[in-house]
Amino acid sequence: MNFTTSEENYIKSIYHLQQETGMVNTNSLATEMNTRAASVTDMLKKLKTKKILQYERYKGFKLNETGKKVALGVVRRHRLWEYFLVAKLGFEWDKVHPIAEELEHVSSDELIKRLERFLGNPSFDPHGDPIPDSNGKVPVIKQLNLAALPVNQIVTVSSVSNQSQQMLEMLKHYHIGIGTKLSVVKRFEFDGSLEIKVVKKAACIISDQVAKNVFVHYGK
Amino acid sequence: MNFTTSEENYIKSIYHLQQETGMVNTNSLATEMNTRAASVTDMLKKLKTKKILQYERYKGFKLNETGKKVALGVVRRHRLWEYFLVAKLGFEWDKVHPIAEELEHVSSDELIKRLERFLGNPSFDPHGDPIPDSNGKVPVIKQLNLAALPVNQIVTVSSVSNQSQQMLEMLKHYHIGIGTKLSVVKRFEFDGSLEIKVVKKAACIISDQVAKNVFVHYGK
DNA sequence: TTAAATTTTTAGATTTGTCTAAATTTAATT
DNA sequence: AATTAAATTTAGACAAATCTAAAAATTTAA
Repeated sequence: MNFTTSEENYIKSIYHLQQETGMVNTNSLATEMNTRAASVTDMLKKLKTKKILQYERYKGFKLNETGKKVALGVVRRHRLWEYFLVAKLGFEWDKVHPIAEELEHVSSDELIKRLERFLGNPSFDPHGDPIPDSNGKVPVIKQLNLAALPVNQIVTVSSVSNQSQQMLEMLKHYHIGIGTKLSVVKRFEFDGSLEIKVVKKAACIISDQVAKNVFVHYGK
Repeated sequence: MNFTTSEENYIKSIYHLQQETGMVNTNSLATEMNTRAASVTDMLKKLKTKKILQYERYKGFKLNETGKKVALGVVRRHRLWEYFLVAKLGFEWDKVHPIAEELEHVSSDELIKRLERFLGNPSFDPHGDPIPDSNGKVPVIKQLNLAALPVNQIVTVSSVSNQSQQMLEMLKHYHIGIGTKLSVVKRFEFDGSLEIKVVKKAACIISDQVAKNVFVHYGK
């Protein structure tokens, strides 16, 4: 089955939303895609006739297995191109998204197969998001302890253990919470403290004790 | 000014046709683009209002200077991507055209600037066609048409007009590609066909039609 | 130099994707 | 439970790009 660029964009957005919430509703998709609820409804009908969507009027919707495969194909292309743009063309990691949004719709399977090999079969894109393989298998995201994280890798905070109120307050003060993206800028070996850069926020320094209680993973 | 994918395709085709004939007419463009004359007329009106086309009803048309600049931008992107596909991804030179047709419409200037540098600023694509620079300047080399080449002179194939996939496959079968050294052994005057000797390969016979699409130069 | 053939344009329809405004359904609140 | 609010869908319109069929302009040729 073939899909238009517009269809692919809807499919991809539905996929991302249903990863978080299970079921997706019209308004959140409209917001996500910067379009109108009426346009979403129109497209939902179309995707339902194409049999890639579970959808009942007024009840919400989600991709079926076929739909997820299609979404993963788009995500795969997007992330491979992002990797290419950063690793081969020297783009900054925060500049590549809009270009990959265009490249992801170029439809040759052979192209993507060869691109992947050319890049050395990477598993994660420059944002740390996993790159699905050609069968739609997504690399498992391993949790790492922040205290053991290599420097300059952007990761997402996935859990915080040993939850003392004071530590949580401190983390909050530094804008670190579940879902926060950050990287270790520098490790001070003499006491294990870390200089942390939270994405879009100021840098800060946290102690080894604190770092040991923060778990992170690559990807969203 | 921005152009849709469809507009870019028309502009590119008009450019190629007017390179040969000066003025372009509706039917030949319709044939070239595998569409209908009525559709061409519709687009011509649109391109005229965008002020990139000299066009008078029933009188033929051609791109003005602005239009040529736009066309050269599309050609530049197409040929850089073709070079990428062959040089970096290992595609065969006769397989890259349809993929480059899609990639050429990705619109980031920064992308093309970086791609060009990554490829080492090539001057010719895998078909031997010149790659315009970012100012629209096209490299030139002295070329002869194989159909007009004197016999027994060893020359190098410099470009092949990529009219049809079948012709490219035929040339590949005879080991004729960009950079191939060959000579004309005999010209059959009654139909213009040529006996060709490819250096270190077997001799073969090609038709006048094919020969007209092959260009060569002396030296190197 | 008319008539026929060809080329080109117009008129009107279709598809895709979008929108606004109004109607409908569901959810929330008094 | 009734009313209000919010979410969703329908109805109808529009722009882009295409098409067919018919009309108009141009070219060719009898």
